[in-house]
Amino acid sequence: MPSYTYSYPRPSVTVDLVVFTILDNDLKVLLIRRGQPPFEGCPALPGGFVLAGTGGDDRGEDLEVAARRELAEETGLPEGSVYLEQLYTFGAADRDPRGRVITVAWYALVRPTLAPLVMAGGDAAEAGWRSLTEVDPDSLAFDHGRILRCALERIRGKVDYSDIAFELVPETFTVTELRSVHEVIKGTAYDPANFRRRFKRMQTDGVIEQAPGRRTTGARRARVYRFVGRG
Amino acid sequence: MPSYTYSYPRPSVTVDLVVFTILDNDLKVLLIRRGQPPFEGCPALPGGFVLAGTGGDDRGEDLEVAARRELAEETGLPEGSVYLEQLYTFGAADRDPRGRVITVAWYALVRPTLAPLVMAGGDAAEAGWRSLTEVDPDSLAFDHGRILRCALERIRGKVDYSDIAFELVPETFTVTELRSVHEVIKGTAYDPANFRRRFKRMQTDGVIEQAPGRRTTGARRARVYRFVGRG
DNA sequence: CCAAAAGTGTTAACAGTACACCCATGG
DNA sequence: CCATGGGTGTACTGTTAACACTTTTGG
Repeated sequence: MPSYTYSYPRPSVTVDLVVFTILDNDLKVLLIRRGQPPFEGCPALPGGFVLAGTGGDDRGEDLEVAARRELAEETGLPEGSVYLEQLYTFGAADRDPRGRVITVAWYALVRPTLAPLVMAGGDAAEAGWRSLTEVDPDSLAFDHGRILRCALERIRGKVDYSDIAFELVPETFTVTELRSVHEVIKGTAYDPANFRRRFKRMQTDGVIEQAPGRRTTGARRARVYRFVGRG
Repeated sequence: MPSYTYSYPRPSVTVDLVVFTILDNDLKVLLIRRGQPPFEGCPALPGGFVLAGTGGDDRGEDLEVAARRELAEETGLPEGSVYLEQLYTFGAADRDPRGRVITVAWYALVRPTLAPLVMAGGDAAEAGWRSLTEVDPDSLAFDHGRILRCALERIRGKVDYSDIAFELVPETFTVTELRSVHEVIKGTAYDPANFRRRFKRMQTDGVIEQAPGRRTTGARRARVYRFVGRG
């Protein structure tokens, strides 16, 4: 067993992931079930240690690389197919009973088309995609409940002024599908007519473009669109 | 010299501070001058190591406590008199030539009434309050230029929809003083009449209340106000 | 046919913008 | 008295919100 010695104490650093998707008009988060103590058997956020490198030339991995590695390990989804953003760093001295652990939390958004490909890890009752209407944040291990609440706050705030909603629809989508994403995240109903107008503005601004074909989500076949981005 | 041994390598964790104030209608940032290599003599952001604790019962200090401690050490200002918020965590593997160091960056806002009390550390040419019009971010040590840019982006974005501008005026202030803060941060001029209307709305919403007395900033004595907060 | 979603139109309220204008005061 | 900032009014514009309405299609 190798060992690493320093002249000052150092904390462990981990990354934790709040992975969201939308299935059945419902916001879901990816949870695992802890196999070891502490909090054995508890639901928790996926995460792991940041590789720090053995010293000298080996510096380990960038923080974002660590987050992407964990994301790939936990979801099995291909690199680059998932939106990832840093959330906040949690560093209360007593947040982990095992010792001093500082965690850099990230949130990720998985398209509903990819979500079913995520293999549920072990116990399906507590691991895998869990509806946020059922999950009690306070039942999560460590301070993961707080992290989850922080992530919810973030996406609820950002959905209005950023493009994150486009990360939670298929590559092509209808106006109603995009509206549904906004409604699920914000928890409020939007006027279809007014939402359509906002949508049209994005289209004239070149943020969205019409895609070939139509799709039947409700009663009538709707036009489908594609997100092309800003700038 | 004590030593601390772990079975896996661990990074050092630091906190870095981007401390802003406004003096002479100019946004300023607090810089220090590095006394040791690497980047000896370079301007840099104030910061320091997070105390991790020796293990067992001693877990060290909370991350936010570390940031507040550094803030107090670098500014000499009393606890609680300065606004502090976590910014972002920077963890590129090669960001520090000495080894693996992950830094949690914070930004702080110091009222102009307190700013002169901050003792300039050593060389006044590069340490102390430095105007952002003069500072070249790329001249800073480590990745501090990137951190500074990130902090600027944050406050420019937040000043519109949050209450951070009130942290950069004296306890009581005139409409023009508050407008000036917005102008300095955003780098654009605001119409005094229109700003006043926004201001009045805040007053009727109870966010602001009139304070006793008047003050002469320009030609005419202006009413002074106090921020009382929301909710 | 009918329920339900797709899609259009209309209106009032409101906040942002631009700009003209009077008031008070220190120099 | 006059330059300067304090302070008010107004007209225009674009966005949001509420809601009535027509069109299409699956069952």
